[in-house]
Amino acid sequence: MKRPTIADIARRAGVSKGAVSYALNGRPGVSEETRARIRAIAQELGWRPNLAARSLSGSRADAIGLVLCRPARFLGVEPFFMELVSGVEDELAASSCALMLQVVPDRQAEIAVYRRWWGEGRVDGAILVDLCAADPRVAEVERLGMPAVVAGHPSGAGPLPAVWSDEAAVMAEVIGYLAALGHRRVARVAGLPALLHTRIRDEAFARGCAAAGLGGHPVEHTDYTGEEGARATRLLLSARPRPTAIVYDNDIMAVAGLSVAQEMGLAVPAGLSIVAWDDSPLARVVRPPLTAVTRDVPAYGAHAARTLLRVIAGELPDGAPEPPARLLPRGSTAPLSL
Amino acid sequence: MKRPTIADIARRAGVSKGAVSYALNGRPGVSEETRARIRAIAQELGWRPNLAARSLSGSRADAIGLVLCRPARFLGVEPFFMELVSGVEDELAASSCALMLQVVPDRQAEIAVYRRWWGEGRVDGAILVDLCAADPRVAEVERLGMPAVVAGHPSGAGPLPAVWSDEAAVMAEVIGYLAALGHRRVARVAGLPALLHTRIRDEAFARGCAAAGLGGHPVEHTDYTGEEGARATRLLLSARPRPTAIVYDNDIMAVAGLSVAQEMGLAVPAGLSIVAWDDSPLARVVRPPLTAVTRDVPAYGAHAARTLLRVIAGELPDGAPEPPARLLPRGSTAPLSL
DNA sequence: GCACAATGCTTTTCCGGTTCATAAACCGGA
DNA sequence: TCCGGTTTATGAACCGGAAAAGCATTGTGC
Repeated sequence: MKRPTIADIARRAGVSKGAVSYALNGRPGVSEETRARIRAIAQELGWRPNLAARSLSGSRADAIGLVLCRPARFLGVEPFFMELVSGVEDELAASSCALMLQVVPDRQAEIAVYRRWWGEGRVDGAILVDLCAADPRVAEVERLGMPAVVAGHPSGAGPLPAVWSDEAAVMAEVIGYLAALGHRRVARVAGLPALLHTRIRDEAFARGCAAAGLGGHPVEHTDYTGEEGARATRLLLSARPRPTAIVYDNDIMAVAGLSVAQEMGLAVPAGLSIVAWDDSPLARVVRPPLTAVTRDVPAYGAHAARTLLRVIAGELPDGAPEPPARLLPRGSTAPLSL
Repeated sequence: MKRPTIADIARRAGVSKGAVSYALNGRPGVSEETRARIRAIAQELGWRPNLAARSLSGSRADAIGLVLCRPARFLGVEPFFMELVSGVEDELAASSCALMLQVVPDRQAEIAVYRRWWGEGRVDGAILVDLCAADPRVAEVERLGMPAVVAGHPSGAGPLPAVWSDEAAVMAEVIGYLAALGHRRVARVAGLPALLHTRIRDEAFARGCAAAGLGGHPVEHTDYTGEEGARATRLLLSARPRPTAIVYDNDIMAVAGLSVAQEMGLAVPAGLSIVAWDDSPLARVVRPPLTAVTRDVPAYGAHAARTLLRVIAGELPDGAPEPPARLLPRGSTAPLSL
């Protein structure tokens, strides 16, 4: 019932606690013979290092933190976070490091969580997501001295290492593709304007449209919900001249937009082309299936975790670039037919 | 930079470590005056109890575990887990207990995680989800002596307390509703047959159809993906006589089914009624919006967490019943028109 | 006025590992 | 045989907090 400790092992093996510690951690100080004997006994007793004791002396918590700062009802909708989390864990599993997850309503609460986690020694570092402009979290983790990496564009990461994929390039690809199909008026339904990556996409969108010689390129900002996506779509489609293609910042809004278009008597893709940012099973099951920008989100999470582990270990981040997102044409985009 | 310890506080306050410990934990043994002084100093220094040290003596980890055992690509799709997690955390926040999350590919890995977590003293207990028949996890946590609660039907929970909502009742309500609309042939697209709650719904479905005097009530099992939902729908709609209503075990399959029906020239709801189990933003944005069975998933998670905390504290589970799921009629169900 | 209890704080021990200083044993070479 | 150096092992300190035991001081009852 009671968990065995190294003292138990030491007694059984007839050696000291210290020897057991050396043996089980693969450090020099014991003979190979003794090491093997101690290992066997530990195995037999089913010994596991007590995390608390280990952190207490070693000051490693063997866990990293991830705080998601969005109301529950937004979180559930997007596969993004779950995929990110599962990628993070794939990476952590190898180093038997655990993941502490917390969902909070606002940025202030998130900072409080970091303070608590770090103060309590519960985590060795954290992954920051959903950066916004002049994000107070960056300064705070810096102040705390807590290792952290940003999953997002480096421009807001300050001194922190960032893991990110170049969205501007894909945005240009998307716009180029739509322009090649003959679309001259492309609109965008964007996410929360406070988020840095929304701004970056906004900018890339404007730049891409200009580069492709497209005229008006209206942008509507939303909170990522289907309701707002529908509202934005209605607004965009009511304008004259109305856009012939819309790029959505997530899949749920793209689906909502699809419904609104059909409601308004616009066939997709004949009357309106739709592109969803971030692919998901959802994009595949609606009719027509949605053309989407896809990226390997689990790999993204894994990369962020790997980088954080390096930072915690005092090494330099590998600086490897993220595999770029790709445009995946499906049935919701077609040449402009007028 | 360095985190303050109770020794630092003791030095500043001119008292012993023991007194500080008593003062900060609200236990008798120090005067109110001294307690206030110590508290003020702790506050000023920004002291937080070191979790490792605390667990080492108190043997509480102040964390609970949740293992999700589904491939990442299934997980991301369903809002269920994220909502569950956010509910769990709402409850945990109050007791400053943390959540350890792990996503694993299979049940064997899940058991290994429990062994590790418990052996390392990383968690005080766990919430078990997605129970299947004769689930090995129940026996394992029992063997380990790790506190646990089952989020699911008590029939598979063995000696463990279970938090669950009575799905049979809602299933009867759904079937009664469809029968009242004139449907005589209702089909069901179910989830993984190995999962206990799938079996329970299967049974409730059969019983409900029998009670309502409905004839054939075919059931197709799937893996919850849209692709399988589409396949099952095609299969069901190709049979003769074909069902006039289908109940889906999740929202993504319901949407896929909706697309398939429309593809096959069946208007929804005129030619086919659709009910989705578990509501989500997704169900609201498609056209027609889906009639759904809705339940308060965050509340469910919160209840599970609350129960686990009670078990850990050595108290009895409160045994409060879960608020029942409700049928939420929307546009995807209509009277049978022939 | 004395036994006894409550109060308020200190000292000590403990939790389960890690790590350092130290020492014994061993080794080859002079 | 003695010596410097390496290998192998030991004992004890330590990490930060919890809690039991110890010890004055003050208060209470009779």
